[in-house]
Amino acid sequence: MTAVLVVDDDPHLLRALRITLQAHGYDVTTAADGHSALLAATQHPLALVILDLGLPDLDGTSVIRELRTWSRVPVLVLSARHGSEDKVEALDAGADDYITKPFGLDELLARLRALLRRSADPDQEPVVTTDAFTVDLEKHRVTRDGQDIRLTPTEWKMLEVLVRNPEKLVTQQQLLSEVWGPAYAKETNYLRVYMAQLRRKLEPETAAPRHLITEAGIGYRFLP
Amino acid sequence: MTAVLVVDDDPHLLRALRITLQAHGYDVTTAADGHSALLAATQHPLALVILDLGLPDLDGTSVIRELRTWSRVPVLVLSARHGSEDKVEALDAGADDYITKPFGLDELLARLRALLRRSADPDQEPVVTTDAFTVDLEKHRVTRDGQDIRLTPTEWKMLEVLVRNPEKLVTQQQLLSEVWGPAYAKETNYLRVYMAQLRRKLEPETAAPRHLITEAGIGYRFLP
DNA sequence: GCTGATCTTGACGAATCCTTGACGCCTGTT
DNA sequence: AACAGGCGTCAAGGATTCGTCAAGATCAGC
Repeated sequence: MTAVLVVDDDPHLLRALRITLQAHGYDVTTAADGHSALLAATQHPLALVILDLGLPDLDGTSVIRELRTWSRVPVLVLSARHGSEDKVEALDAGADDYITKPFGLDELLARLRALLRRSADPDQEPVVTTDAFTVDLEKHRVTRDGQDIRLTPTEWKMLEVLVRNPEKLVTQQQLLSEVWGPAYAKETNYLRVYMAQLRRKLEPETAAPRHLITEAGIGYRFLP
Repeated sequence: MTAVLVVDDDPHLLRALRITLQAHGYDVTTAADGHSALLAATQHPLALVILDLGLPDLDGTSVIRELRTWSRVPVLVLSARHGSEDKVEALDAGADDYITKPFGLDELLARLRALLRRSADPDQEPVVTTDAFTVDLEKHRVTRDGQDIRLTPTEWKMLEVLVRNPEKLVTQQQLLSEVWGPAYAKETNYLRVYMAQLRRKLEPETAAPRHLITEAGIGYRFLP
């Protein structure tokens, strides 16, 4: 369960947030002032902190700064103050987001999801996986059975265009123009040669490809 | 240098943002519509994308969704629309932050800093080890069999760029521009000479390197 | 101004990659 | 049944890129 700490000195708002967040499946703890917030943050691991800036005991940005000395937990700031100095100060103190009251609950929840999404699994890369091979577009890498597959520059470019358009049909002209340049729109030979090359390197059964599909007369298609 | 892509169809705003961001030390590229934005994002690695939702060709959230199929780059959305449905839709499509026009430049810059701070690789180990040698990025030191290896300044810079991007392909242009400067993008001779130098000093079998890998026609890659 | 280290430059085989054309298969058409 | 067009396959050559070396240019420290 995702643990969220809500810090606010307004009991009504605190209660409303608690109920809403719990209804959306979050595990909520609350605090009404800066000191107990910092204390609560040390008690058990948190996935996120929602922090009101107007606390009775401590300046809100001090809380963030204190927290940041030992934690990287995402902090979403609530504040009644619209001034941009306040926002800049809080964000530079270490906050990750800042919304002003009054705010929509659906917006709060969406921002919360965005923060959690980013902090979740930092080394989860955008890799496209099939049952036969995986393509890591960021690292520029193709693996199959855990082993690196070596692709030539042209092979890679072609695979890249297809993988960036999953399930979509990529026309021959589109492929030729993106890989070889707009002037090569009629060299469909290239496509046949390189598609065969890719299939030989990537498809378990070269003769019956399941991921690099030919659409006769039109183009090709990548299926994850 | 931090690379930022700004996408907006308003030339004035585009220009203003470009100037402001450049004045704050960012490396700015721009795009005026969704297709060229997606294309630009494939060209060279980006640290952040600032995206206007009101584009002439594509729906803004479609751009985010498309981008998210292969990239985790932080996206900050600009929009003239204050409605919370728009915000929720964009954030759930994969955006990381959302601010409405008109906005203060200092707030934009603060949110940008917050996003970059969070996406900065936190667990970049200062010491990278392979079975043949060890690189200490903090102490600026390379050891092999317990002994210090002397590297010239250029050798070190090149090794550093590669080691900071483990397993990732670093293009020739990227290497040349980070080590010698952007003007040297065609002096691929340098790369060959210095890569040979590094391999001679670091690889047990210079002829069959296992950590400093060549990707013919594209660049090089460091494998731990 | 000298010396040693470092960087640049050019040249050369070796390795890799791209292009090209030929051939056979399959499919749908005449 | 014959045919034509599109596709997959293969291999040879030609073109590009890579690794290597060494000589000259440049720089830093003394």
